[in-house]
Amino acid sequence: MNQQLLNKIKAIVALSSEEERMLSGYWKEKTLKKGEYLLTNGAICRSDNYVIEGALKAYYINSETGNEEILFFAIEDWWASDLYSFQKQIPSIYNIQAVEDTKLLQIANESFQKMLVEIPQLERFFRIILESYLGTLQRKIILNQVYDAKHRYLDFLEQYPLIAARFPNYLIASYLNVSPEFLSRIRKK
Amino acid sequence: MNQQLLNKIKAIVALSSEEERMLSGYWKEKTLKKGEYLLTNGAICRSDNYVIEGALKAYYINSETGNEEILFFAIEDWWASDLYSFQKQIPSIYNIQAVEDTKLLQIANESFQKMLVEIPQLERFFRIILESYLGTLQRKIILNQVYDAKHRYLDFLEQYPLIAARFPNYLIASYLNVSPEFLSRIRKK
DNA sequence: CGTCTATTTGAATGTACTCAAAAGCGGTGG
DNA sequence: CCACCGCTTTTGAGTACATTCAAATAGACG
Repeated sequence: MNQQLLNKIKAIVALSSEEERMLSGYWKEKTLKKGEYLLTNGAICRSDNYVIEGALKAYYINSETGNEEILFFAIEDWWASDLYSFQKQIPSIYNIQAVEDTKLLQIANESFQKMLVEIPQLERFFRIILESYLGTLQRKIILNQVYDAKHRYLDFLEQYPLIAARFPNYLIASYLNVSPEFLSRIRKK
Repeated sequence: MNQQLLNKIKAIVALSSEEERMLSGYWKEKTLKKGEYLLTNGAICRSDNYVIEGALKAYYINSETGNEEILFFAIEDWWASDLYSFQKQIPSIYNIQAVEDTKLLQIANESFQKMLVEIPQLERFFRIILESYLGTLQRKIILNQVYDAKHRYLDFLEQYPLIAARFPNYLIASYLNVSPEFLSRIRKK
C-alpha cells in the first residue's frame, strides 16, 4: 500500500501494526493510461479510488446537447470516485476519465465493508472524508448560484491553484459553468 | 422523543428497549415561531435538527447584493441543519429560519458524539443520512450546471411536490436560481 | 374593505452563449 | 530545422436566456 495514504489515515486514527497490515491487504494498485475510463455513466462505482499520481476528470453528459459538463477534478492525494454510487451501489450518472497517465489505489465495496467491520476506527476516517466532500459541494453550489463567472474563476484560482495549473482552460471553463470563449475573455483582465 | 424519528431509525438499525430509552434521552423538543432563526450566518451549528412539523428555509446572503439565496427547504421528517458546520463545529455561512411555526427535535453536538459511542449502530444510520444529503447536493449541482430554468422548475415540481405546494414562488425561484419574474413567465406555460 | 405581501406584465438591458474563423502552441516526421 | 498537423485558446459578430426596474394586478388576512 501507498505510504502517503497510510500516513493520512494514521493522522486521524490510531492503528496497531497488525491493523496496519490488514488495512494494506485490502487495497490494490491500478494504472490508467491517458484517456482511459475509471467509471462510465450507468455503471456502478464498485471501488473507492485514491489517486497516487496522475490526473482525472469527472463529468456528466448533457443528454440534450451531448456536452461534457465537468463536475470535479482529481489529482495526487485526492479521491476519484462517485461516492454516492459507491456507497449505495447504484448506477452512476458520471464518467470519470484519466486526463494523464494515472496510478490509483483501489478498494472494492465488499472489501470496504469488511474492512470497516475489522477496523471500526476507520468509520471515523471515512466519515471525515465524506464531510470534506460535502463541504466542497456546498461551496460549489453557493459559488454557482450566487456569483458571476469572473468571481467564480478568481475563487477557483485561489482555492485550487494546482488544478488550475494542470488542466486545460476549456475543462476549467466547463467546471466553472461558462463557455471556453467566455473564460478566455475573463482571463484577458 | 418523537415516534416518527424513532421508527425511521429502527427501520435501519436494531435497538434494544434499553438503547431506545437512552436514545430518546438525548433529544430535546424545541419550537420556533414563524420568522424565528434556528441558525444565523457566522454562528456554529451546535445541534442537529429534525423537523417534527413546520417549514424552514436555509439561505445564504450574497455579500455584494444583500440578496437571500435559498439553498434548501425543510419540512416534516426532514433535517434542518448545516451538517458541515455541525460535524466540524465551525461557523456556518447559512441562515436557517422558520417559514411557519415549527416544532423540532434537537440533539447537541456533544450529546451526538456521546450517543454514537453508547449506541455505535447509529453510526450507520447517520452515515446514510449524510449520503442522502450528498446525493441531493450532487443532483442540485448537475441541474443548475446543465439545464435551463424551465427544465429545473419541472424537475423540482416532480422531485418535491410537497415543497412546491408549501413555499411561495419567490422563494422557490431563489432556490432554482432564477428571478421571481422569470419563474412567473415559465409558469405561464 | 384596506393593507400588506406575492405574483404578473411590460420594456429595456446585460451577461454569457453560439457559431465561425483565426491565431497560438507543441509535437512529429520528412 | 522547418512544415505540417492536431489541439487549445483567442477574437469577432450576432443572439438568447434571463435580469432589472417599474408598475399593475391579485391574494390573504385582520
